[in-house]
Amino acid sequence: MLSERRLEVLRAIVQDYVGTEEPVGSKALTERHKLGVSPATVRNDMAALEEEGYIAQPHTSAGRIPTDKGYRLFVDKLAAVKPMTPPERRAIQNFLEGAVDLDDVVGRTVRLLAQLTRQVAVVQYPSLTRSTVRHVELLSLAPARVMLVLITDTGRVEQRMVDCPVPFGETSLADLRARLNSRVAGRRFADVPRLVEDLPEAFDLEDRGTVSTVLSTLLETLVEENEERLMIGGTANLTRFGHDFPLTIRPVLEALEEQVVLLKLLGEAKDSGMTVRIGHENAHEGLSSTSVVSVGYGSGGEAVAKLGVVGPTRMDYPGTMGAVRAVARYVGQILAES
Amino acid sequence: MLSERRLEVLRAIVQDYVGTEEPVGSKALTERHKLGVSPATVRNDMAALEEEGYIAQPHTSAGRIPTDKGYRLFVDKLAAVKPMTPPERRAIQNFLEGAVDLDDVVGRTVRLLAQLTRQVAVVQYPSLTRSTVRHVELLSLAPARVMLVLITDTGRVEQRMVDCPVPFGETSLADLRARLNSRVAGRRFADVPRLVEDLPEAFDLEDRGTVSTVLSTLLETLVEENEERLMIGGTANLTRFGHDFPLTIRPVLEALEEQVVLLKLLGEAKDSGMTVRIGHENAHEGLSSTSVVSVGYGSGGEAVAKLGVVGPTRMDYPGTMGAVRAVARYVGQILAES
DNA sequence: TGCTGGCACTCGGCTGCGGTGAGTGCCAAG
DNA sequence: CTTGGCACTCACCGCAGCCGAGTGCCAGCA
Repeated sequence: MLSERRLEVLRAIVQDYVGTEEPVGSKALTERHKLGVSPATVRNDMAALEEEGYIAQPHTSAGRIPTDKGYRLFVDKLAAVKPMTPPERRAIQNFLEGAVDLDDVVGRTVRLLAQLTRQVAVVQYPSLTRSTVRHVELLSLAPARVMLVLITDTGRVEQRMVDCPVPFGETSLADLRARLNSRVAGRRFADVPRLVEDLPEAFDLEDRGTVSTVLSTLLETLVEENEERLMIGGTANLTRFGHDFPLTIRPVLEALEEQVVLLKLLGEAKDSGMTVRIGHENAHEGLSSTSVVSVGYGSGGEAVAKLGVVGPTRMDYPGTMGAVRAVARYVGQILAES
Repeated sequence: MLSERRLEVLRAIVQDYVGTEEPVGSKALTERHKLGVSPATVRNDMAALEEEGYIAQPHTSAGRIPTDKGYRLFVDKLAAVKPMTPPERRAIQNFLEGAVDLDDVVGRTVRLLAQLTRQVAVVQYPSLTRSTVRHVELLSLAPARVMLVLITDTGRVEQRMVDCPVPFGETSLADLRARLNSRVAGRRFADVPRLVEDLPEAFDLEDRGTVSTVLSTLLETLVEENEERLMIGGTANLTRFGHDFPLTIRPVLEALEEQVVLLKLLGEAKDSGMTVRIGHENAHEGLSSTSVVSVGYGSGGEAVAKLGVVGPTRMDYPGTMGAVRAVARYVGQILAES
């Protein structure tokens, strides 16, 4: 068990290192923080912290830097989420208001988050399966061609082309549209498969095939992992990393380009509350020297998707967490209004 | 006027420099290319080319590298677009087929282009104003709240919320929907403003305000500069630039994040045919050491949007141009089918 | 037992220096 | 106009030496 002061030393090391980006030594620590003890004592504490694996030296005769484990302890025990200041809150709200559609909301959110945290921002679109059906529209584009449009209560719109096995009349189409909507409108997408199961049976034999085709397209659209989308931004902030970085930045950019990787990353995070994954805690190799701070957001109580930032393990955790949480909250509000 | 051989020397310099990324000297040139003359002669030619501003030396006693002007001459006079090989064509087609919607098409295109050229790819969504109206849908979400959905023949879907001044009945809504579609369906979006001008007059006085509100939202959606969207990818390829790069890569990433900048960039390109902008020819400062190869694409004869790549001025122009052209062609096909 | 000042030691980073070689410009001869 | 020869330039590389921040250890003190 670490003494109170040693924890304090760890906190000081994290704070200084995050600020200066340079290994911090015992002397500098005592000067910048009122620890009330001499450098020699701090050195002893540092040795103990290193023994426990919370800090490390890049090389002998250099200062210490926190390890992933050190950051973990810092985040869990030593740091409090830093709330946004009122002006910041107002700025967030102003920035997000005036979005004309969901793409705009997500786009603005990404930019906002990237700017606030000066890191790479990732925002997931509201998941279809966790949203509620606002409307299902069917449009006849050609005798045997139907366009299926899904609209969620979060403003997300998905469309699919359906090639029908046989031509489908306008009246049948209107019929299907009406029946479909009366069953699913206002219900959760996750329940849709169950709700439309027996729908083909209500139709004439000749239309039944077409109805099934339409429905199966609908269901395919809802398959998780296909329906997830996201937007990223602030990649230019990666250049602030280290100065060594072709090597550092490359794998990160590559990982960020892989939507699958990012979706998995966000998927691994807790559904409620904030999640911080530090360094090697991230399964993906390219992200092993980055930390991911993510949180769910939603129009009501429940999260419909996640958002977060990706940055160096050496990041300002309290500030980042504060920004991420605040943005998530406001996005939720905006979505609820639309 | 430059002699035939001097042009040949310039071509050789460009090719070698693009290949090796290192300044090329007179001896190496004669060895790698059958110019039929001695290094000394090549030196004279180089001096002449430098005099004319086509090449430059990074420092005395180093080889030459092409200047922007040199690349310009190379692209205009010395290089032929390199056609894709049949296997490559097949790969492109395979990769693009199976896209389920427009987002998917654009997403696949970006990834494909980035992979083929090993550079940053930029793909603009089909412009609304240059597309044709497939359908306009109006949905009543609340008594005084309407959702407007625009669907283009290229598969693009835009939606907007409209808050009506007074509640709007279902029948009036159906009426508006029918009138609207009969006027604009199959017409070009650019003509829509003219076509709906007098539409409010067909309605009762009490609905007229609402109809106007809906229409003005519709028109706002079509305002150019707001309606343009794009997707980028392959930013990880930027790390292949130079090794000096925090400085090099930073402004490029920043420029790429600014959709406005990119849209302007693409907007400046010719509407038909391929456009190559080299180095300082790009107005934007951050992109002054990059080249942009872009081309319009469309489902029919006319371009509905543009796509292209951004890379170092030191790029393989013939290959890049070939890839860009081929991809644009196939995307056009895919869009025409949907 | 824990804190402190003192001290020798380590080692990465900076600086200065000469050698090396690719590449150049110029010139006189073919 | 081309070519071989030649002197010159200068970036790059490796090496040696210095500097200083930072460490670990130890003996003394509360």
